[in-house]
Amino acid sequence: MRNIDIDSLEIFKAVVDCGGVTRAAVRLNRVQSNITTRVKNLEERLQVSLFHRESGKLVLTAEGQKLLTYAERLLRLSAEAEAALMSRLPSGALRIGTLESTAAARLPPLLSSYHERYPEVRIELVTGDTTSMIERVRNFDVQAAFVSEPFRADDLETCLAFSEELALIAPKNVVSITEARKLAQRTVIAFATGCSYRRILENWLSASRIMPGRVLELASYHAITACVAAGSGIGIMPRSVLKAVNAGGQVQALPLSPEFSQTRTHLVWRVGYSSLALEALQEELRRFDSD
Amino acid sequence: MRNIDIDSLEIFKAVVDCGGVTRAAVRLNRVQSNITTRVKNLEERLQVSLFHRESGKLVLTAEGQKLLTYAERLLRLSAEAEAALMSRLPSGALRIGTLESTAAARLPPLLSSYHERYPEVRIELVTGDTTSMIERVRNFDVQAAFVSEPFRADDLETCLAFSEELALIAPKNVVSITEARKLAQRTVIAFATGCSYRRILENWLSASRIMPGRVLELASYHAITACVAAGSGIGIMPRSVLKAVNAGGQVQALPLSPEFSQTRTHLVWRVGYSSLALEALQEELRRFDSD
DNA sequence: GTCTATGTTTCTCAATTTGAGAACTTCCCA
DNA sequence: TGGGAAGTTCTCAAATTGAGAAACATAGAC
Repeated sequence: MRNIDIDSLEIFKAVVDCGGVTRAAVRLNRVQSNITTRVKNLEERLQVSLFHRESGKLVLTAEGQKLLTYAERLLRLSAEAEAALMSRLPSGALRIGTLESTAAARLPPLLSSYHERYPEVRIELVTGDTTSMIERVRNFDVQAAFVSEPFRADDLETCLAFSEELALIAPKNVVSITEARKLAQRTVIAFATGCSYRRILENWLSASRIMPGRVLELASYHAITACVAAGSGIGIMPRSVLKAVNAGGQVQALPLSPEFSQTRTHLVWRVGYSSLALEALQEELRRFDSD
Repeated sequence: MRNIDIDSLEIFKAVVDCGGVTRAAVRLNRVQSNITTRVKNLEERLQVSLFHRESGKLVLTAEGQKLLTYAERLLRLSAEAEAALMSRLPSGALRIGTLESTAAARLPPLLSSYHERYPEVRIELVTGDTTSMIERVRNFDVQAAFVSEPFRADDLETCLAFSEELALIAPKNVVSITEARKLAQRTVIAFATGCSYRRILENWLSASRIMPGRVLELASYHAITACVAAGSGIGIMPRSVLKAVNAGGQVQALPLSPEFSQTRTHLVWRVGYSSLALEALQEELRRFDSD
């Protein structure tokens, strides 16, 4: 026993509270001798006397008083720790990865409702693309992540979170897909390489036999809309994001054929890795789904 | 072990910090097997898994993360408790009894200097008369008390704190002791019966063969001066208090013969009952004495 | 005074917990 | 395919803990 042990403190406190070894023993379901001994050991351990022993009475010393306040704090804290860990209610930190798009368009209402239900959970968001998120899940850097099809994650568990409809984003003055194709030959504006949407955009381009002149990599949907609005090129994004970033007035959305436009966002996590907070998040997703 | 024990938490934290059982063992001067076992026991105890065990690596689970923050707080707190108790520096609460007069005239500079030197000590003052203070010391209600001669306290340790010169307090218009004696036949204004100064005053009255008409018992020196100033009777108080309550303009002090006027204030405490904070107070008294 | 009720402390012994060391297992990497 | 690094399991000895009996102390009651 290198550190003070909490049991000793509990015994000590019981003696103080009950004003005696015997009653403390009753309260703690221990034997008197045990109480006496533990208190003496504690005194020896700390090299102070905690009680004045006079005429069969135990009265706290100044040192004892000092220890008592610590003992109470430690007991409270340890009880709290134990309760937090053993309780079947979510608490602690929930660190999840997410795509920019999901964070922008989908998470606000979800997380707000989640927070209301489980205020004990502190949520941390990490944004990034699908590929890097899957890596982070594997590395235990995040407990789960929202990622978008297509992705490979045979070793992870997944559940469907949201269905998205992707649209081409083009400057206002572009009126047809044909015209958009032409623009794409000049510049494509997209997230970094790991982004699923960008991969879809590239698939569409290649199906249309277009080789983009250059790719402008940006890090936020606001930046992308701004560049597209400025006529720099075309981009791709879910309609839900387009709505969320309020970009309808600046750019226009051109429909893609369903084979390209339909994509789904999943929540993924390590097999067997589940925490109460995470389970609650899945539950919350189902709740939103059924609405 | 009914409560979580801090050693287990220390081991747990070391494993997290060092990222492995082996290094944790080195850090704590324990054997690896011990670390492994304690962590497993802890997990069993709390009925959660704290680490993901995969390919010889230990990675914190969400529950583990939750425990970690508690573990850190508990370790800090217990270390602080131990340090506070074992340190040779005064800290905690120092509860001392004092006479009104001492509190008014002597303690302010003493305690202010004490506080500056030992900011960790929280001082609590209880005021009352000599008799009740001695009782409180005996009952461990206060750790020590300032009391005034004469008092009986064979079972207590004492040290001289202050020397006081008592003076009769009379209304401004009373010019001689004789006149004061006359006034005393009407009314004597004093603290409650336990007060040493009152006893001295009574001794003086009885030596002067005066039987006071009535005794007006008040609880503060300000009240006493006010009554005396109003001509209600005479009182007694140390000159130091007279100065401290700034009563010079309202009443006048008449000298008593030395056998009555000289009295001393002592600090008393239970034999063998000494705390660092109390020792420091005695030290502080000596320091003031030699100034 | 002596007795009794109520406490605390001491002592001994058995049960439990802890720690060391060696053997065993895994996985990674050259 | 054979080390090396890391974690786990096993066994045994040592330390700690808890129960119970007995000794010891004190304050009232008679």
